[in-house]
Amino acid sequence: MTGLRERKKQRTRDALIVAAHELFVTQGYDATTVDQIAEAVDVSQRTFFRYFSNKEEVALFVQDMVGTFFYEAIRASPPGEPPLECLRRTLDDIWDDVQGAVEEIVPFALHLKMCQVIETSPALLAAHLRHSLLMEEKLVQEIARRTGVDPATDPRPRVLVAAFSGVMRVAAREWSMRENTSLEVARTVTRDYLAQLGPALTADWGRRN
Amino acid sequence: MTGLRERKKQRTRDALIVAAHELFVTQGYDATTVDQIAEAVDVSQRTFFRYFSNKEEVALFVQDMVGTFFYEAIRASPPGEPPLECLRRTLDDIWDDVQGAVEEIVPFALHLKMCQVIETSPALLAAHLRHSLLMEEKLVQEIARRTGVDPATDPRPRVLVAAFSGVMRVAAREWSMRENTSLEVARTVTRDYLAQLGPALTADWGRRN
DNA sequence: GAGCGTAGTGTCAGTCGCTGACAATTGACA
DNA sequence: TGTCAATTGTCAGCGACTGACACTACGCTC
Repeated sequence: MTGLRERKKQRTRDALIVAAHELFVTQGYDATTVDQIAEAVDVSQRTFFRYFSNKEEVALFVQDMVGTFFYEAIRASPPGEPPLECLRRTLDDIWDDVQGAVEEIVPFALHLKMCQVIETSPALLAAHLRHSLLMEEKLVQEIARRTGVDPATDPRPRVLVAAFSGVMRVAAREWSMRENTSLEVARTVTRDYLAQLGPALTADWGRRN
Repeated sequence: MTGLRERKKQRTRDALIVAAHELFVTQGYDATTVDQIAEAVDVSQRTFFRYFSNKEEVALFVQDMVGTFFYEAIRASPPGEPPLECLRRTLDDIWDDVQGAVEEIVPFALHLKMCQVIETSPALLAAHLRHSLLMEEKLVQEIARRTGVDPATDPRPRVLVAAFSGVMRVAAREWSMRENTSLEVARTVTRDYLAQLGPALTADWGRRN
């Protein structure tokens, strides 16, 4: 299982991710070449592309991990909960575990800075949005399964996930632009934005909150 | 105003768009090179990049036009309407005008096929999502203006637009995969999906619609 | 422990998207 | 008609990415 070969591979992959993150954060995404990343880990460019199918993938690796983490948490949730409530509560529950999972690969502070790079680099943001869309589709299937609804005929799972994800993206963007990008802030921002979903859709907006 | 120079420029730009659409639709986006597009219009590759900053832009040109069209329609809407209702009604109103605007540039049938290409090509889908995000931000500002709310402190404009746009994207995707991609179907699909926004968010989903 | 098969890597050559620089052309306007 | 400025083509070059091939070294068998 843990042959020398396996461990070596894991190590160079992690090293590539960390090196790429550091370069992206300090120089910017576009200004960093794949050659620089490969050189920092002392492998050839060709090897880089054997680990990651493109430059975006190494930048979004951790993000994708977090997404998968959330998805698995939903899967593991007890059934019977109303779907929106399930999404909301699960999200609220896993922050600390997410941090732990991230730190097995990249220092958390580096990940936070990387989030800002993703939001500000056009190419990276585009790729991120597409990855999110793929994850949304998986969430749709899971929500449909849990509620015993057929997503091919009933639009509610897709509509719910689309609305939820849209709000989460807005919250993430808002959060990434604060001075204080701590876990605690992330938790409250997402909570607040989700709480606004109902009020925002109602016909009349009385002034003030 | 309409000098020979202007008209010539307009013509090559339109020719590039049409040629690109035809190539993308028949060969696929990735399989089409910029050289092919330029050659089809008998200009140099360099000239192509003077009209469009990258390959995605020519593919998304019409989509962006439609987005801008919707935005302008919102701007022109009478004030006082509840925000969600304004988005919904405006969308419902402009379908025919959109078709007319599109057909000034590209045959509508070609545009419809192009929509499917966008949904199925990863690179193009990613770029499309990013463009949509930019348009969402403009919508946020406009909704905030109309309701007299400050989007920097009140999250409701962003939340509303995010939810609305998310649902529209899902509807568009669903529509583009139908056999019948007519305007009439588009109108009903978007209407139905938007109508599901409320029910999808409520705590309990009774079986069946 | 020698030797064999194969997974992982480096090198090289080539394609494609995209850009800057410079020269040539051509419409606009006096 | 002649000058100015906008448009275009050509060329050279960078960076992302890929296929092909040869080489190294891990892992497993005998």
